[in-house]
Amino acid sequence: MPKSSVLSGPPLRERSETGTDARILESAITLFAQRGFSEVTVRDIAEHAAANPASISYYFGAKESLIKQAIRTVVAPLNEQRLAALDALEASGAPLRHEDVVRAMVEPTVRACLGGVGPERHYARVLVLTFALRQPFVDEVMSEQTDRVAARFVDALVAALPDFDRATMYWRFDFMVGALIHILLDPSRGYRLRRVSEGGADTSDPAAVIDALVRFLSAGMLAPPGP
Amino acid sequence: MPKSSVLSGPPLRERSETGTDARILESAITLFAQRGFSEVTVRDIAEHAAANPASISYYFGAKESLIKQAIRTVVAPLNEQRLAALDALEASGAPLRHEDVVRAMVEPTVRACLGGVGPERHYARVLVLTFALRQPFVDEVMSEQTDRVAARFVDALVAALPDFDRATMYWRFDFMVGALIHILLDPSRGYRLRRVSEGGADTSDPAAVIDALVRFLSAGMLAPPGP
DNA sequence: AAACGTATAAAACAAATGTTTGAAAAGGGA
DNA sequence: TCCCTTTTCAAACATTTGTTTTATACGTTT
Repeated sequence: MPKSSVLSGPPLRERSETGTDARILESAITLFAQRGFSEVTVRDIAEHAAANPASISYYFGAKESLIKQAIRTVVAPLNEQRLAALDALEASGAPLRHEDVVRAMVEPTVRACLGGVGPERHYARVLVLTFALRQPFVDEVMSEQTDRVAARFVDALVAALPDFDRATMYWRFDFMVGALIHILLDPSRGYRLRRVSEGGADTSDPAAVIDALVRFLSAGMLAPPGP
Repeated sequence: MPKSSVLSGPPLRERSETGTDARILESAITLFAQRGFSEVTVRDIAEHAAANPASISYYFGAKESLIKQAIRTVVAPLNEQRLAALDALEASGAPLRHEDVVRAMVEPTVRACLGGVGPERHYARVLVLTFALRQPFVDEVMSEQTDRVAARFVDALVAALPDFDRATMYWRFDFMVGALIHILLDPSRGYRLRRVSEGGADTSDPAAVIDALVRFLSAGMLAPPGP
């Protein structure tokens, strides 16, 4: 029987880095990102992790908290990287340029999702799943992980473009997130885009994706505000 | 037993506009959009439609084909509206302006999702679900419904901005779709955006959303292309 | 070696799921 | 009215689901 039966805290046991629990979490993330939360069964995860189904309850409790933990594990490192990039910009002392703020958001995400190795490589799909599902318990985790990052980036955008009001920049930050996630969504690396464009565009080169995104979004940020 | 057992064609029976089958389809769309495909059971749908669970198999066959039909019913009318808007632009004889092309994409979508009454009001959520899940049978429907629309819009963008190459415009079209869908995703009408922005921005006014989107995206379309 | 907290395993559990069955009701011409 | 098709419904079906149980092995400490 699990040791600590804390009221809501996730870890029923301390989590290791190489043990069965780590294998379960990694398998869960991979499968969730591939097929969705409800579509993947605990038996699927157990099999993929070469573990017993019971060990999932043993380490993570209910499936819901495994999902929450999976989301945290995917989202947290990317948010760290983005905030670090923003910190670096602000620490330089030079005045903020809006295209650098955009890049601080875009670059870690694209690099992680295209060719990354950690759990954050599944960021785009996991994020879209949480947005699409919007079950309360998922919303909770999302907000806990992402709200402060959004606020910090909007602050930075407003600082870089003082002529625009904060509300406008909130809109545009969300436009940026939408474009960014959507382009990274495709599991087969631009399959849809490539098929539709008959080979004209593909998303296999991270640098090209970053460049295209930053150009487009930076120009959008500069659009004249409404009346 | 159902009349026609066609090999793959969706309608096992002719579909009516007011009968039990119509009620089932509408309930299915509403519930799917709210909670996701796998999260909604056929019993949920039957109860919401005041019908018998068996009538779902009777009219639609397996749950999978009900899902496919739901997607079609939501996506098709919006694509019609967008193509009609594009037709109107081109029929006017005047040279295409890229911001009008953007508007032809954005305006019907926002109006449908914010205050629309038909099945297409669930467009954003259903589309994100299909993108997020990417099960083969869902992919099929999506591609059947959306590929030609994407191609037409990219054509129009290239016609409006001949200095940019087609590949670039494919990228940017996808950025547009991402931003558009993402901003419309929130079920409680900008709840997340409003909470995060402390009241500064909300998505309750369709005209304001359209304006903000068109400005941002049109400016993005004009961004200088890469080297 | 003995004992103890930890980890794994197979099996069992109850609940929920998509789908089918078979019979009853409703409808609509002849 | 009779006959035939179409629709509805309650019940049953076989799986699959998340989770728990119970027992056995493991590893460390005494």
